[in-house]
Amino acid sequence: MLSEAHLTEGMRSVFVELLVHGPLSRAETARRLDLSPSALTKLTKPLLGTGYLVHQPLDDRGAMGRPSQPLAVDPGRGALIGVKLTEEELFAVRTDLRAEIQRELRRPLISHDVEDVVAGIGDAVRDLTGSGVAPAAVGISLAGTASGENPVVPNSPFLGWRNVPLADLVTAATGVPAVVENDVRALTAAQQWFGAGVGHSSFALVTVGAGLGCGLVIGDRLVRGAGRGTGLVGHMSIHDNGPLCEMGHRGCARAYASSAAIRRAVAATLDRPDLTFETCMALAADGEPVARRIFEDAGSALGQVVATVANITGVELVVLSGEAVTMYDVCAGAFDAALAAHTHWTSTPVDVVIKPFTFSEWARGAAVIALQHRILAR
Amino acid sequence: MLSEAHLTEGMRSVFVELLVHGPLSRAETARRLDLSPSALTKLTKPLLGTGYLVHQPLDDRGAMGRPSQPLAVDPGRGALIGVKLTEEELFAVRTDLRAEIQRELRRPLISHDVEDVVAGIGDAVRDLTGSGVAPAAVGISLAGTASGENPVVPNSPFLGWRNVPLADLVTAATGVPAVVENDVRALTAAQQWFGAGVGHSSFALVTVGAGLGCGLVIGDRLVRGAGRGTGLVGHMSIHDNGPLCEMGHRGCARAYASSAAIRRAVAATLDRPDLTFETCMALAADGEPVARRIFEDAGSALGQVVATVANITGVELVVLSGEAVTMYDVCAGAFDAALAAHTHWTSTPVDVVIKPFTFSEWARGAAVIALQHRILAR
DNA sequence: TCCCTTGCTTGACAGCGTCAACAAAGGCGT
DNA sequence: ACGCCTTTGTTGACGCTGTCAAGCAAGGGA
Repeated sequence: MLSEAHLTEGMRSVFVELLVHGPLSRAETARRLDLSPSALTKLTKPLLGTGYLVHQPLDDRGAMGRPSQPLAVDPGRGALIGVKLTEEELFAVRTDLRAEIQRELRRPLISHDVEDVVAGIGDAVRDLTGSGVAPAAVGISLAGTASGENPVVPNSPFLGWRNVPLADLVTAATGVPAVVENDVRALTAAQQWFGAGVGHSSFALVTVGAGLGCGLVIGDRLVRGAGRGTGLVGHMSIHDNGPLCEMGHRGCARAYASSAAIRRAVAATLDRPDLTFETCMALAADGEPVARRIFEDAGSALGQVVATVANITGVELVVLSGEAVTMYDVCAGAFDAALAAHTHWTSTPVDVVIKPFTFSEWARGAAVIALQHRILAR
Repeated sequence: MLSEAHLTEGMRSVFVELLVHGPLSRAETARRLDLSPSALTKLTKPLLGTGYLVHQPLDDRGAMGRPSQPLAVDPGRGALIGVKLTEEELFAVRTDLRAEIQRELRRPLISHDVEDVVAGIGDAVRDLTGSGVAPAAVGISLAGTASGENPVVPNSPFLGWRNVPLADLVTAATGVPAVVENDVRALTAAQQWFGAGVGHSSFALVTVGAGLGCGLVIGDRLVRGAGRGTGLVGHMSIHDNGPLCEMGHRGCARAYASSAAIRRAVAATLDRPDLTFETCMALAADGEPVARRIFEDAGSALGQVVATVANITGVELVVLSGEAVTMYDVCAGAFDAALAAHTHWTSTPVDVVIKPFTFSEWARGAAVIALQHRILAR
């Protein structure tokens, strides 16, 4: 997909604009991209020919002049596969061109051996493809220092990998171009093109879950950093005398706001080691004072993290997501207070959007990375 | 300057490459910009014709093949003016095209009335120009929310301004295109093109002085944010039980590391209200224990700020500058320790460069903003 | 009915880059 | 000294990608 049709720079920009900003008339697209109307006619013609673009019903918007003819990307014209690797499992989704999930699967990892993981990914790609159209690309996301610009995974602590050329191995095993990317960055890319980031040239994504993460889009570009990781907010120090995290930091963000830390704290204080994160949250929602305080501390820590990110980067929007975002419901007050208190006084308040999260979002993010790679890589 | 010669996109990139990366042969420039050698011949011809580029002596580098013919920007072919506004004074410099300062002046502001300030800037421009060649642009930098993309200063607390179209007023008064920009960002731009940032696609500049500031370059672009300011690290919280800043924040970075806070702390503790920042530093250098501890606390705070910026943005380099950078000499240990302690454990250490600073650097930064605006504005 | 507004298309043309061929200018080996 | 090799720089033919100007298409409103 998108391979046979030699995409020029201009066609690329038109395709992306229509993919991300939905059906638009030629005239409107021309205005947005600062092109002449005639350029649009010429650029869209081959894309309509190959079927990547389709006409929409005439937009009879009661305005003056000739009705416009909206164009849209045909999302079914191609498919992507996204894979998220965790320590124990592999999650994979097959999506259309707008990253809507069509099928998904979830399997344990047999081992952490590179060959086994590559074989597992190959099987998943095959099973998700079935007799359907071959996917245009495979995106693989994992925690760690991977970057879509580099086929090699430099370092993955949870898999015990160093300098594994995972993208090339998967490409060889499946015959489909593959990319690897850090998982939070992949999620950020999904928000950028198909989520809350649409229409914002700069925003941050902050995730709460087993750890804290942060992805950045600045000036319409996903920030990847150069070797050093980006968005490493997990161990940001919050208080001098707080709980310890696994690395021995006292009062760092992760020790307050990760789901594991919250669960541990509630379970230990109430002396009920069997509590899950969800039951802890239910307790807090019911007004149990210990749970309530612990969640409020977590909310405060999260608010400070968000404010610090916004102060430094100047983003206009922060998207809050991750497995444990639901905690916002029981600590909104503390979060908002900390956010306001730590937002720089000369600055306007930053917009915060809470984004519900299911685990397949991780794999969907990987699919978006595959899509961006396929379209934007020169 | 650069106005008569209609600069095309390609010529612009060649000009900037040669301006920033010094004399380069056509072949080398072509390789760096990913252009063909023939393109370079064609792009440089008009620039050599107008005198903006000049040939350098043949580079007889004992290698094989025809000796290369280095090209360089003639820095004297144009001039820029940079103005830094403070609450009481106006500093202005005249520079060449490589932002080397040729003349400078320093005058009190008569008042904070917009007309008086504009007239003062106009006089400075006239006096710095003299009978020489007219400057290509005027850059004006000040603390506050100004941005080079906007001729209007939205808000300047120290001048009591709101929505003052300063750039347009100065353009009208002088007949020279003018730009306004936040002062830290201007300094960052100067480092990007002519300082420690050369060769780095991403870096941060952290300033220490009356306050703390931070400028960012990510992906070769100066980060300007969208309405909300960037690099607002001054009130980042460091300790729960620290000194108070003027805004009433307990233990924020500014309360530890601004030159005023350090001076106040040393003077109060030693009960010597007449001490200047410089004498405080001399005391610390001599081993006076109170001064020493206060400077070490400042160094720790600064290290934590730098680490936090590096963790979030992933920059490979942090440039440390500002009126009070010299403090590094007496708190290097504490700074380095805090930097290491707060750098995320999965990350490689960030490079830190200490950049000596004189007050005219502020105005020089403004000149670079003028230069960038003149060259890059479409 | 005519005109006005807006959207879309077409063909002529201009700008900017590559490609291929070649000239220039030195080092190196025989 | 001579040719050969390597690298740099130049030139002209060509192709691609956009704009411009002109015109057609398709409605609404007086």
